[in-house]
Amino acid sequence: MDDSTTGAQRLRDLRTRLLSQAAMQADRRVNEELARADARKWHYAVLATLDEFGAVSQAELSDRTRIYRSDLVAVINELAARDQVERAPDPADRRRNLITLTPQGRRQLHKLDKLLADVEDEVLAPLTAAEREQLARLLTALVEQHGQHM
Amino acid sequence: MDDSTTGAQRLRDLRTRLLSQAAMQADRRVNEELARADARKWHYAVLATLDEFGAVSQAELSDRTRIYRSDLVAVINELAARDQVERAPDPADRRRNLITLTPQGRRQLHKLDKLLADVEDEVLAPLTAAEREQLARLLTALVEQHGQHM
DNA sequence: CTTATATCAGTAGGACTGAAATCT
DNA sequence: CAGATTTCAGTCATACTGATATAA
Repeated sequence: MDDSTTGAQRLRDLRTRLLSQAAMQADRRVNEELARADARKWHYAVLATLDEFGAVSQAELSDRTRIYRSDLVAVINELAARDQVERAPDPADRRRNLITLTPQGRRQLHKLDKLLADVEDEVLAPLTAAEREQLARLLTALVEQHGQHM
Repeated sequence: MDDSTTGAQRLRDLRTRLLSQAAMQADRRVNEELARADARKWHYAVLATLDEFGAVSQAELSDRTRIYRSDLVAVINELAARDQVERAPDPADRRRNLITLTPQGRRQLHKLDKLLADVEDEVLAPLTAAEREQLARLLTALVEQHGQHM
């Protein structure tokens, strides 16, 4: 009885779908631009984390970037192949690899910083500065709900 | 010089990343619950669209749900195998298949409606009602930017 | 002949699981 | 011995790109 009036738009009104669609569109643009710089999202995540925390193990990188440890292996391989990071055994604990940022990695990071700022600006174009702040606030509340410790 | 103070948190402050992470967490919960009802996201999208627009071709379904036409084939196969939709050639245009909702499909749709409302409530738990409205508003603005015509 | 529709084959990145080897 | 770290093998759903057969 109420379905024909209130239920008609359930698909486009589904908030979880709205979230997914917005994220997918943003990701698509981000990935396109990163590809032009020979990079992927995970590359940036690793480079930025190394710049912030210095040389760390892959396990810690995994925790901070939320990349699965098994998938991190390939990402580090790719970054090492591009001379953007170095992978060396940790003398203090020989189970670990210490990953360090190279000068070339830092240059790439700065390049990607700029690139991503531009994409973000393009993606958030429909929103005012205040709305962007608000969006970040709301999304942070959602993300932190799930025991994130980034 | 300013990097150590302002640049340190670029990863977690990246809005496009916030968006992705929030969406991924929400999707994970949604998919978990849908799996328990022997369904996937695309199943719901198709069922809800059929309920709203009646019998339509796969091409139109693709436009409305944003599922690629090539991927829609498998989705319709799955729904048909569950007797939730029927696929029949359109007598008016024999290139087309008309997809129609079965009574069983409508029952499943109502079940998923309820299920998704619960998940949405759980995912958005950290937000007040007003904040949820605000979030939906902001996300809609982002999604509509890309020439969506849902 | 051109266009639209449905279908199939295949690619790529990403999320996620499980297990093995090595070291603490 | 248990526990942590890295790595490998492999699964699964999804996004996306052709190509093909058929019908308008």
